[in-house]
Amino acid sequence: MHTYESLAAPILAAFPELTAADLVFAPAPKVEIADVALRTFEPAKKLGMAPPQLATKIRDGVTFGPDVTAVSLAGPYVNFKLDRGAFGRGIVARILSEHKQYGSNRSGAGKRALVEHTSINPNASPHVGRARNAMIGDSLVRLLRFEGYDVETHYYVNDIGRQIALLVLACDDPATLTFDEMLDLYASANARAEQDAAFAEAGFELLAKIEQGDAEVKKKFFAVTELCLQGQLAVLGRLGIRYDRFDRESDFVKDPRLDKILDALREKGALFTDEEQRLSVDMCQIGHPQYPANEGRYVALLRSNGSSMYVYRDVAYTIEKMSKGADLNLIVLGEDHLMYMQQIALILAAAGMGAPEPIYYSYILLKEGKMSTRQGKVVLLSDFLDEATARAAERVEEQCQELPEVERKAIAEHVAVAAIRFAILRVGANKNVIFDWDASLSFTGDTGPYVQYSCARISSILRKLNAPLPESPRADFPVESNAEWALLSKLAAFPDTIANAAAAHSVAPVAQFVLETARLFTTFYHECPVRDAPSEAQRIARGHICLATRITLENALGLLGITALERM
RNA sequence: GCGCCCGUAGCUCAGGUGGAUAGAGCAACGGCCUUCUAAGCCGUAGGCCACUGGUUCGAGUCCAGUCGGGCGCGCCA
Repeated sequence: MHTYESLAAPILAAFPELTAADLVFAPAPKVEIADVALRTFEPAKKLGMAPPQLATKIRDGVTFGPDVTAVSLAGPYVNFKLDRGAFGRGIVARILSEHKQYGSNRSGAGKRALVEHTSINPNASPHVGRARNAMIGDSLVRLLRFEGYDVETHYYVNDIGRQIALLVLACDDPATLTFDEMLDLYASANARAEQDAAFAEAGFELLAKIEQGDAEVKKKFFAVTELCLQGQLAVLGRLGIRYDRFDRESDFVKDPRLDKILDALREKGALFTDEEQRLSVDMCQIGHPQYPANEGRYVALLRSNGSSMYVYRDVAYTIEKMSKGADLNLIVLGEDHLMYMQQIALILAAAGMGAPEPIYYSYILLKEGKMSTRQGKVVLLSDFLDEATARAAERVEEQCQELPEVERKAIAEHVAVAAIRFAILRVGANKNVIFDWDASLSFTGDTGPYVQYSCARISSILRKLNAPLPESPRADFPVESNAEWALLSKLAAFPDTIANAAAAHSVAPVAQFVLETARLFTTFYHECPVRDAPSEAQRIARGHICLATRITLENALGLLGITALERM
């Protein structure tokens, strides 16, 4: 049952052409103007009349129930004054009963989704730039699961490139190394390959061997990449990020399903052998726009010695993912992969196959400019988390002295995670983010820790209530201040926010919602005492508002991968 | 050179498929803790929404161009 059902029903009865989806109820720009407002742009368009005309007809021609106390117009908007107690009670009742499900529209019920994200090269420790992929992907997975999708998360392990071959050459026994030592080893091996042609050539020989199925070599590659992978997962795990499947690139060097692709390309005259005897695709034969500079026109699939190029393996892997038949197939990619993914999609389309829907994100920049591993200008995720946890721990030491040490440590870590996840996720994916270390560590203002702080305050209030709250709101539910109503109507808008986020495949609106809700709660907190409310009915109603806010924030933060703390 | 993305307060960002007086935070200035956690709240100040032209009753939002930033453009993955 929709929150504003009793407003929508009489309108729908008067205009049978409309459906509930056409009617968008939202808070007015200021609470003083109206308790809730209806936009008439969408329904007016459907009815073929001017928005203000429809608004007038709704005001004059529709009879509303007793819980609507006034209907007025502001051009294309219909403004309603409501019996706030009745609506507030309905909002709270719904939140308490739906609880962990509140906000979900179940748009994915009965559907399966496959999401690939992160998939970073093994020879690097995750920095905040790469982690943007992981955070966006992980939050998307959480959002889809919340909407009812059965989601499988995949991580593509790049275990067969030239860089891995060099690492294998340089590393005698991976079992004796840590992840960090392995990274140092990679740096030196890479440098050597640039000077030492024989060393580089040995790397390619190793690659050829693993493609021929040399068991011994494959074992070595596996050992090296597995150690790296575990090192990466340890860091990502601190952010609460997990995966269901790890798909290894080396399993896709020879895939019989690719024959069908090659046949289709050949048939379209797109396949040719280039001047260096590589099997290549002329993308312009299969729908790639012909740019003046032949941009991205030619793609090599196989080297002259028959060994596979990355495109070849990626096409095979994509076929594998698509063959799982998920209703929704997503891949999170940096903007640098845009054209590459288009090429993969075109190659597959030539054989009548589909490709995943890409979610692109832009790079994170530093104030000093781009991140650069070579110049050491990177912010490693582990370094940030260590520093942020230490900062947070100082505050927790002061404010939670009654808690045991382990618990305080856990709180500090949760705060650190909230800081970085919120800072990244609240920005639209297609915008460059300027990472500012100081701002990210400040924990004040529009931050994850601020929202967590609101949650801790709510929990504190609920702990200190003299008597337990009834399971559902009482009939007598006074809502006397604008602060209370503004908060309630925000809570009521949560399912719409989730619907928008799910449709847009972006969790950024959820981050925005969480901030606005926390701010409205804080205003309420300062203006409306709960424990010492003027009346028993108000004490209970406000207690229920707190509880409903807590549930909503907890659900929303959960989608961002942030823990709603009890204390901090 | 060509393609994609971005340009909103000094700084970092919000601004449903065009619509109510463009909103937050940080930094600055002035207030508020014997009162449910001051990681907070209230107030002041700060905007030719990059620029130019167009479409529209109406443009931060759509179109074209200019300028500025990011990314990409066959033997790395």
